[in-house]
Amino acid sequence: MPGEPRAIARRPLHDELVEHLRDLIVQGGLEPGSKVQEQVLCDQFDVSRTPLREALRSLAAEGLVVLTPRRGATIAAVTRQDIEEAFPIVGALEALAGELACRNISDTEIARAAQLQRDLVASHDRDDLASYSAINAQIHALILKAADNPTLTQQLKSLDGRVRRARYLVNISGVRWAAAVAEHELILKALRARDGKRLGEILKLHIANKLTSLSQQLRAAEEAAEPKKRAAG
Amino acid sequence: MPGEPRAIARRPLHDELVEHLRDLIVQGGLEPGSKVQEQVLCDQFDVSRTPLREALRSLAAEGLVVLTPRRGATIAAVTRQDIEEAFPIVGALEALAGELACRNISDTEIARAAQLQRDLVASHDRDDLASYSAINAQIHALILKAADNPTLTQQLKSLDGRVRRARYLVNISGVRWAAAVAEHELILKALRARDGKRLGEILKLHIANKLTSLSQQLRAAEEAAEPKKRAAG
DNA sequence: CGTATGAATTTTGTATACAAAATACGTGAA
DNA sequence: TTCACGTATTTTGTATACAAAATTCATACG
Repeated sequence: MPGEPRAIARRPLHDELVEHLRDLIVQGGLEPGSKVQEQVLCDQFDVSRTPLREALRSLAAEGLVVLTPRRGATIAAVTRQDIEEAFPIVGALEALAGELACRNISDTEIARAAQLQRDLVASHDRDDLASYSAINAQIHALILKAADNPTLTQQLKSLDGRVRRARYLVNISGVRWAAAVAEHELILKALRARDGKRLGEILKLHIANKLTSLSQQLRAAEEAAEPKKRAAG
Repeated sequence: MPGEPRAIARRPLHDELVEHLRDLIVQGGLEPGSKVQEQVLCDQFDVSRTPLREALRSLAAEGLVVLTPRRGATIAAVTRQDIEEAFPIVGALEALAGELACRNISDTEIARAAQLQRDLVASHDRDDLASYSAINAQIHALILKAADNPTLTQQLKSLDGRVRRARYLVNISGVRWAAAVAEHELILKALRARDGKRLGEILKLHIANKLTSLSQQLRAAEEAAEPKKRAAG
């Protein structure tokens, strides 16, 4: 009896669809706020409506799609308000992850975090944003893994899409980037000290700062795009 | 043009199914860990597999059902581990709700909270657990509403089912109940002072304490049920 | 007696078909 | 023109049908 013989069989269509569609939505391939007709997506992916509808239900649970009865699906908008709602939640959950991580994390994992921190600084120094983002994600993943709470992991994953969408709207500013690197030094320090409370606070602040920067840029972009109710008369 | 003319039309079957099944699962009508055959539920609710499968997908997103490809659906188990994972998350989110609520809450809402607190004490005094639970839920709902963050509300709602399932496993202990009432006094006090940080801390502790009590009872129940690996030789 | 093999059955995954609701469109009246 | 109304078309909701995988069961072999 081979306990877990999975990962061999091909995955169902609806699961593949979830991933494809998620990527599409996160990367802006589907216009936020736009209505999506089931048949259109069916033609595009060459599947029938049954698995597609199941996929849409999953994405709706993640908040990437909004399902209105008898009126179909729309791609969730990425308004400043949405982002300002989501980030504090992510902050609270990452803070919790930090607290829990300090209880369990091994010396090996801390060493790994230190290495990632060095890589992070290097990426910043050579202005390599793609590499920076990847390493940044790895550090947060490492903390989340050390927290050893699958429910928390799942919860953060379901928010991840919404957060990542925000990234595709504006690019990180130079000052914010530098500040983020500095904050990551504090994160590593708290992790080394296994100071859960402190790590939690820093992570919460780290994400709050990220939001502040993002929010400013979004507000600026909004006003640049539509100064309609301003000095028009 | 009536802006929002909805709520008149009958809801789709899959939505109704989600609610029915959620209630069933939360209240233990479906054995945790048991396999559920689609056809069985279809016969029971007299619907076809299409809407049922969509409902199962929604419930899977809430963590009440586990979907394994090509192997069907099982009712999520309610292990002590699951509960110990979920409660800290709820604690972190309720703490955030408390912080946010203090920024916005009106005098009227605080007065309402004070009234609910009086009702809560009264329920406890006359040993009316059902009433107590209802009022307790109202207080937390009031805070959540004052937090004015729909995304947070949605997130907590999706965790609510898992938390409520735990309630059906064991009954609150007398000492814990008294302590909970006392903690609620502190919650009201922080709310009155609009001290977000403090309210957040209290709520987090409040839920952590709830978990401690629950966890103890569950551990006791486990050992009573199966003392298999203990003094057997 | 236990184990392995393979057919029969069950169960899931997907496609298609049909009904009902929503939307789009066109016509006519004020 | 603009609004109202009725019809045609599109789109969603649900049921059913069929294919593929998993499970069950019987049988043969060691």
